[in-house]
Amino acid sequence: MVNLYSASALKAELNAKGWRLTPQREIILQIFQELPQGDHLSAEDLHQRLVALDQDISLSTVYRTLKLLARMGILRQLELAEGHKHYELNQPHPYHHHHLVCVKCSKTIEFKSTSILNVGAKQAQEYGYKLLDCQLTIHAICPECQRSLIPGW
Amino acid sequence: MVNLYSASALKAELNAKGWRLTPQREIILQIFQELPQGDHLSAEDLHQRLVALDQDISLSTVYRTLKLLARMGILRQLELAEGHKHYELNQPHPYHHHHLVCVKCSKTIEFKSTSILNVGAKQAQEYGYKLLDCQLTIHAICPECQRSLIPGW
DNA sequence: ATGTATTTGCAAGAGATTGTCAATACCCTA
DNA sequence: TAGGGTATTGACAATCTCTTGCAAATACAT
Repeated sequence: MVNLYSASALKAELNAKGWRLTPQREIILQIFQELPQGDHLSAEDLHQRLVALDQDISLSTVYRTLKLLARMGILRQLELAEGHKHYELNQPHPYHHHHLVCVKCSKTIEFKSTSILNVGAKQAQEYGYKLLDCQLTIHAICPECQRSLIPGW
Repeated sequence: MVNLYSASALKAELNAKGWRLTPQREIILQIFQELPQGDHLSAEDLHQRLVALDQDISLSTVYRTLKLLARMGILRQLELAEGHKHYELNQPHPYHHHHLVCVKCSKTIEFKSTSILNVGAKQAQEYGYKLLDCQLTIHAICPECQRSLIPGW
């Protein structure tokens, strides 16, 4: 796993905006950096990992940190399943990827596309927006769920 | 506004799955069809419009109907602002579009791209998924918000 | 017209996320 | 490198969106 942000790089980015580097923020970023390619965590997932590591970080701080890092463009916020968000490192090409999600069972497949990245960058630039993340999300029904006929569906 | 789904077409689609056409569902679909291009509603927005029209439809039914229509591929579920989803008609090419969203103020710009639609269709097909919707969401910071220095940001 | 399964409305509930506030701890400056 | 101003944390309450259980109402196939 590539270490995109060292603690000092994170500190520099935070301080530039009048914010501070705390042990909590450092640990949370580190956890995401050690995550296997394509893995993503919900706030609850992350909190449980922290507990397992004997890191006593409150759930509030977890939520606050996730939001902060996402707004900084360091994490990306994913809407893969119903009910809660997932987060993963926002990596540049060629690690940048998109998601194909089954709306029934939430099974997710990742795929890459440089053309999409280009479209996103171009659009943002055209309107003077500062790009943070661009993600194509495909909502679909997976082969298994197409076969199953669950009532209520 | 093009009337993509007549009441009878909606009824046919519902009945094919053992579901029923109710006045509530018909009115809700109609509201989306009469919405100006690019407009989208949250559950709460929709409910207030119904109240304004003297249509006494409960908020529960609004939520249930939105979910149903989205799962049928008639509506698309958008994640544009924090905290709640928005819905709009899921229209085909050339009305199909994507969103550039400011993560600070939620200001949203729409744009079209046929190449993205192609990427989405291709990916879904490759894995045998039945495509419902594909949307590129670009998270960025708009020019105004780049200038303003709101504390906490 | 009738039977039955679906749907609705209401109220209660679930679960994710945020707000409050005192205590703590970064980080800048002297 | 000590001190002070201010961002941040943790605990917990509150909020907010969305879901669900249940009884009554109602599509729709026959």
